[in-house]
Amino acid sequence: MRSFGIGGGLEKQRCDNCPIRDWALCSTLESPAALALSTIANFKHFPAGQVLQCSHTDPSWYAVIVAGVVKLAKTLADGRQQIVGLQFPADFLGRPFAASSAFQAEATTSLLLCCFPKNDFEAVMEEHPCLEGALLRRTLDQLDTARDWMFTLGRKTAQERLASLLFVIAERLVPASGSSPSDEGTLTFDLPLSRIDMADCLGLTHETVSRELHELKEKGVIATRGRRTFILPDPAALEHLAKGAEAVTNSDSLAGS
Amino acid sequence: MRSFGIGGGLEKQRCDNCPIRDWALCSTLESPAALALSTIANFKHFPAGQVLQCSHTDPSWYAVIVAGVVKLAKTLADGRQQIVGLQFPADFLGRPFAASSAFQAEATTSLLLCCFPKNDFEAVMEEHPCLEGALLRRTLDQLDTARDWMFTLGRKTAQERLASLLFVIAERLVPASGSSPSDEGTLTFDLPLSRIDMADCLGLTHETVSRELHELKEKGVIATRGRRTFILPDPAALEHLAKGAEAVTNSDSLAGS
DNA sequence: CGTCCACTTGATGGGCATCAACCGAAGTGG
DNA sequence: CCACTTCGGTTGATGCCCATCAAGTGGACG
Repeated sequence: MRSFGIGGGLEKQRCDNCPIRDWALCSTLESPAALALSTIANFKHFPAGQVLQCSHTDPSWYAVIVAGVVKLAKTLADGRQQIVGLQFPADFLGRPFAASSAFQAEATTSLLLCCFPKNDFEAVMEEHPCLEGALLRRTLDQLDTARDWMFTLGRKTAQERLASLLFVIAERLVPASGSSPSDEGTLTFDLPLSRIDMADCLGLTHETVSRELHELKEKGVIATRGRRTFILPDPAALEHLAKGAEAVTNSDSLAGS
Repeated sequence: MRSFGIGGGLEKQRCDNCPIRDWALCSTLESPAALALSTIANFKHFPAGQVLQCSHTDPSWYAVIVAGVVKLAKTLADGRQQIVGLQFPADFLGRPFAASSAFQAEATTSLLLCCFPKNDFEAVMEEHPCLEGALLRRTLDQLDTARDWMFTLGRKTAQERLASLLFVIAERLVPASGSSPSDEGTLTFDLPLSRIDMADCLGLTHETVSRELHELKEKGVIATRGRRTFILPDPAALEHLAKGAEAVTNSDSLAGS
């Protein structure tokens, strides 16, 4: 599906089949701009763990995520690391108007990107100002997301942070993959992060992540199958925990099973 | 200076005198767009502590800060609060493309804003797409700032956080007010925040802020005159502390003065 | 001069980091 | 097929950083 050749018509057809065409940047553009983008787009695959860009060597392209998850992280010389953003399918990758990004982007799962050569993309942007408008809307959303996360990092307990992370990821991942919403509100999804990644998202250690996951399981708000598959029997309860409500009163101390 | 009347020519003149005209949004616009903005602009004053907008009642205008500092904060029902952004002179205020902002904006000092009625501003934005481009650039910068701060909240110690905050504020405030850079690199500025505000920026308590400020004074990287005036004898040393370098070796234990 | 408020300083404890051991799954090589 | 290693993850023991509770200080202001 990604070796379709180079003809304009085929590009167009590729967009028609695109799984994210209704949510991505291009979906909100006027059609001439969308068409211009489609002619410069090409798909790229990356394996999990691949570094996409880093502070000093920027790639020569922008991209929209078609499938997979990307983490944006900042690392200090002494090894401290913080993940400052998670990018999901339909999200935009790249930092316009800057020679280089201050953060490192890395694939946390295997990845399919719809890439646009940097120069070509900027040419389209000059030609079609509506592209800047579309980017502005997405950037404002990202800013809101980042600021919400700042609250999580600054003021929530370890358990609330875990609940917040799981809830946010479930929200982004479940509608995309049609993961059986059959069971009366139960959500199931594959977490695109290792325990260490989770810790780096949350400003915690991986040991604490492990312990608090255990706690959440005993409270019954999450369950797991294997190391990556998470089941939320009652997403509302998880959200409640995430928003900072210590409401559990009695089911709290039946831990000794 | 703010009671100049309503004539178009006077508006223009007002812009000529504007102290931030070389840094604000309008400075990067093509001249017809800048002119269109100038005709809908009007100044407003606010006292320190005034709430400008909150989650459910948005103001009917956007604004550029002419003088003063604004904090953006998120508060939980149980009282936990986190400041998620500080806006300085020349920064833009408001959340385009959303019915309401998720955060509360409050003046931390007395404030002078250059306001644009919401509908008028959006009309100018449709007429002049370069305005969206200018907003995009600023929003991307804000996003970088927010993500840098996420690292501070997630991974730095209390002292490093304090150093980071003071350094960031000094960077923004010192070039604006021409505060004597006479003394060989020494920087002086008035902190636009109370101790509680500082704590809410940093995810700490005000007691910890107080103690760590004391520590920084003993280390000699800061000095204070009164409660709001801060002196940085060696900004580079402060930056060093902020970036996470525990380099102080001997001058650490001469506390008993 | 008394009250208030922002701030400071002190005493204590808890939440999470740190250090360490262990476990199980996935290679790797004989 | 089975030792051996590696790596992500879990569990346990201990300690420290910072929150919490509490009291004290000093400037502003009526």
